[in-house]
Amino acid sequence: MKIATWNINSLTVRLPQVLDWLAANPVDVLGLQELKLSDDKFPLDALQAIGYHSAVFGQKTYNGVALLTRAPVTGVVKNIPGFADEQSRVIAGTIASPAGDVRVINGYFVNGQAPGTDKFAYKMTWLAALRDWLATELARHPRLVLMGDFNITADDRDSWDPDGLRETIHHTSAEREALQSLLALGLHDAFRLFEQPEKSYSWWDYREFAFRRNRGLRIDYTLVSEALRPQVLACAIDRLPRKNERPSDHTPVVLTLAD
DNA sequence: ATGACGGTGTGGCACCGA
Repeated sequence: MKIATWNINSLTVRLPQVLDWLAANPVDVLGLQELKLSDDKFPLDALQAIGYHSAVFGQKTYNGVALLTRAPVTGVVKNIPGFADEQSRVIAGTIASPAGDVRVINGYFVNGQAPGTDKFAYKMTWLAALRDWLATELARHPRLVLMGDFNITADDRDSWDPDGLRETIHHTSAEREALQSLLALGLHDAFRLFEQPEKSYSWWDYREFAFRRNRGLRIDYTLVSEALRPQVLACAIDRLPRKNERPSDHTPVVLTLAD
């Protein structure tokens, strides 16, 4: 079973690239973030035509998330229950699998702009609410994947300039501690379960030839629960779509689970 | 370097992202 995450930074612009990528990478589940379109604009038909069901939580202009699945998804939840949020950032669902159903939570985590801002405070509140809900989700669904654009570097290896960017956004101790508190619930960063090339990133700024110079951040993750960990066969970042014309600034991360 | 690039919505720019 293959489960992937990709922040596509406007599905309107990137739909052809998503269709191409799925043709070359026929994953079972693809979590998308930053759709930047409302539900009524979502290309259900084009995705159905290539064999994917869609569970969509859209929003005009900003945010918006979706789960594309080969098999129908059940138990869909949008955003964090009990946490009032104007922004469409989370969609969760259960996917049937021969080895047992998998609960997938797909999130577009808050950016947070800069420490000390209202947006940063919202990021920290959002992360705390996610952690509390995640605890109940894990109790209900031991076989769980939390994935998406986390907008946090887990540690210095995940940044092209950890010293120059120390305590700036995506690099603060507060964000890293919040991510650790998610992991402390019994999740593992699937990417780090394996030897990986140094300077592996999932996002590069559009400016200053950042991709060409590999000045990036690893901020897109697939976290797996304890129960799923023995089934993890691989986790890889696919840099190829970043070379497309009009690319997203993020690339897909693909998690492979034993069937 | 309050920069750069790119998307959206609006409108000839502002806002946001990371």
